[in-house]
Amino acid sequence: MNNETPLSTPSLHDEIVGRIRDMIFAGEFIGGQRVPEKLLCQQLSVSRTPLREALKVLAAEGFLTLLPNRGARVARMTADDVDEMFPVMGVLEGLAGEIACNRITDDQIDEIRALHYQMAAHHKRKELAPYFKLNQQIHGKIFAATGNGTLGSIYDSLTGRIRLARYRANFSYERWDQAMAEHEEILEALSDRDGPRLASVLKRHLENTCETVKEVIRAMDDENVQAKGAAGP
Amino acid sequence: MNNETPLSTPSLHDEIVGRIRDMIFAGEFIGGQRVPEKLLCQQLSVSRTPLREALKVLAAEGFLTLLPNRGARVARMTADDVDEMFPVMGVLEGLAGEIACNRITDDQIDEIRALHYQMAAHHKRKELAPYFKLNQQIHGKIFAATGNGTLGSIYDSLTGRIRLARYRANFSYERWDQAMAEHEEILEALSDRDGPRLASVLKRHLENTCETVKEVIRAMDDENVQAKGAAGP
DNA sequence: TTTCTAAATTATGCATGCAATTTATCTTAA
DNA sequence: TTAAGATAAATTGCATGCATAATTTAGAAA
Repeated sequence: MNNETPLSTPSLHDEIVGRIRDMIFAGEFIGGQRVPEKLLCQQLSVSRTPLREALKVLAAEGFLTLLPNRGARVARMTADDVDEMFPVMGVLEGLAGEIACNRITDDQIDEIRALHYQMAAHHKRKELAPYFKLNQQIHGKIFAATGNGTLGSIYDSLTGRIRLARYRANFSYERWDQAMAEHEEILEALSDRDGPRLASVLKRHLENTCETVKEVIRAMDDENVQAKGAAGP
Repeated sequence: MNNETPLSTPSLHDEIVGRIRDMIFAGEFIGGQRVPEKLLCQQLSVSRTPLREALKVLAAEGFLTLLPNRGARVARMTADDVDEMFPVMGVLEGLAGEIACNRITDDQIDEIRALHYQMAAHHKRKELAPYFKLNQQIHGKIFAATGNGTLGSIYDSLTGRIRLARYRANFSYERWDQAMAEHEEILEALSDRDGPRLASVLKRHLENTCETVKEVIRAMDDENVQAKGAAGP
């Protein structure tokens, strides 16, 4: 009911960053809506100083937009933003695929395979949330296998922002099936350590994902327009 | 003598972020050295609250490392970090080159050409600092020509971190001449709107740059080892 | 009723103060 | 002389308070 966990000692603001990030991912704030500091202070039972430090960090990470003297708003992702992010994520995934195929160990492949089958099971049962989580983990493992932390963190930051929209998804089951089929290919290419093929599949998979995300965003926008009426700010 | 400029009204912490970033670029703090809050407060004549907010942002941007209860240190760039960043910047520059060639306007090419000739003049006179500045601007303009803000900001963040080392450079003049020659090619490819060629030149140019940066880092490390003695935690 | 204006309320930005942790200094024993 | 421990100083983390800017509300005029 109340979130008054003592927020274990080491570095409160870091903890707050994580918590607010999770709240954003969980969709507790509607995109573009103003988020008063006071409210968050109460919900997290902390004072304004560490909270404000956390807000600055989240803004630097791109999850919030800070307007001077006008508070924080959840960064709204537009279809245009996704169109911008897509080619960037494309080359990053391509690069990751190439490097991963050269460096990945058998154990790492086995780990990914295990995650893959778990994910396939969730797909079969149409359990969206755990599917997404596993999906995220698999892509994460591929980037981890590159041993390139810079590459991974940039990718994480981009997917993190994508997640703002993704969790609201109720996309078409065809697309989902398609995505699952692509993941079969990803696993194959990885097992064969076929870098070019992996890069190509990842790119195709990404296009699929991005289309889905854009549809979700459009759906959300329509919702908001309906909710607020046609008048703009 | 004193920096007590009133720091014009709108959002002090943002101003502070910029100032500290500049101070870091200017090499006012030696890599890895502890930076006490109090000192910065005095130098910028602000109180600790906005300063601390700025530190958090700079840490999120990767310029500082914040150790809990132990203050801020200037992020130290290792040769390994550069090795990680290089392939990422490579695919980003490649992507930027391709997109820019498809979208750049004649006016934008003319702007870049103008900057290029200015830069060439500074190269001829061996004026390093203005050369770097123009160099930075040219690459920035190429990314701007893509019209992809996401791509540009990721690139900026990476080059920003590279700059930590670059300004300390006293690299070989051969390398510099080589870099200048590559820039001639960049301008040509851009004028011809030859995407693949531009991507390739940019990549080659980047390899050159990264080698230079790594040498600078190694030189700095040797300096530090000499200064501190061989013992290190 | 609508619209413009002005006061009141609220929220944000920054400075200061206190508690807790770390770092430096000094003592004491091996 | 060095090493370990205890104490003192300094630094960081967080909470609170006040000033300023923004938003809401109330009121008056059209």
